[in-house]
Amino acid sequence: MPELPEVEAAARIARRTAQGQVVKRVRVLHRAQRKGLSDRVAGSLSGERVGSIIRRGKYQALGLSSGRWLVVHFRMTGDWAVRRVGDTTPLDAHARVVIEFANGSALVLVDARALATVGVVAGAGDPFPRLGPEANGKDFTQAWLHNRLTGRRGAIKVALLDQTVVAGVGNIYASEALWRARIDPRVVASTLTRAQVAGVVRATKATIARALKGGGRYSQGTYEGRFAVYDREGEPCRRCRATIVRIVQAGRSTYYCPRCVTKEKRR
DNA sequence: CGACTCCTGACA
DNA sequence: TGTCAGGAGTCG
Repeated sequence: MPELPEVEAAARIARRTAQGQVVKRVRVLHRAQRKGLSDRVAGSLSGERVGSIIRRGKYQALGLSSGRWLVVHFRMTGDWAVRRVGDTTPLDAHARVVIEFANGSALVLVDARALATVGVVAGAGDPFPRLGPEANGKDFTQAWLHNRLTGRRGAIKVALLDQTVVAGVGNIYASEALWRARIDPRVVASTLTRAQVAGVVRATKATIARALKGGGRYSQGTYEGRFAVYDREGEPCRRCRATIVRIVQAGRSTYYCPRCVTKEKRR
């Protein structure tokens, strides 16, 4: 469940389960996760006490008493599940990593596609790659975004997916935010007016805030009518009833309302 | 910049 | 059987 609101919801589960707990054992069940978490590294986690658990963009990091970080990224289909160590019911078929704690609880990385990444990094370094400001944070401003879009020849939609531009926006909320801002996703990023850039920032924050409020669980189609445009090709725009269009940008689906963005151009 | 890759499951 | 999927690192 990958975008900022969903990862935040997952981080809360991780905090509730793991914070303050001592790791008894970490089991890596899929070879894909062994790239970042070899058996040797996984073994070194035994005895670590989990301190703070932070989220940055779509990353989570569990602070360890040795000073290291256990960094997790869900990618497409990762999520946390919680269970008891002694539980004899079968483990989820997609369980990839099991973190067992001394108190008998366990945090399970469940990930159908096994694309999630798990790794341990030294405490000295930044646990995260170069991420831009949080999509719902005060540092994500019109000035910042305008600066980062300067000279960008690609489309605004693709720019929003660049985590060094803004952290936490994924393919769904990128389309949703641009619909809210009435910006054509195909527009070259550097050509947006200052007002349009401000609108994108506002719309992104509103979109993320709304999802956070809903508990960040879009896979279950929580909020009324799911999304405004995402996965609604051929259906009527909730604002103007025009037909939602799907295009492909940088290999990813983009959805938008052609009429809403035309109105914006005429302003 | 785009193309390709890592994996598996769902669906046409 | 083939195509597509909510992500991002790497490569040309």
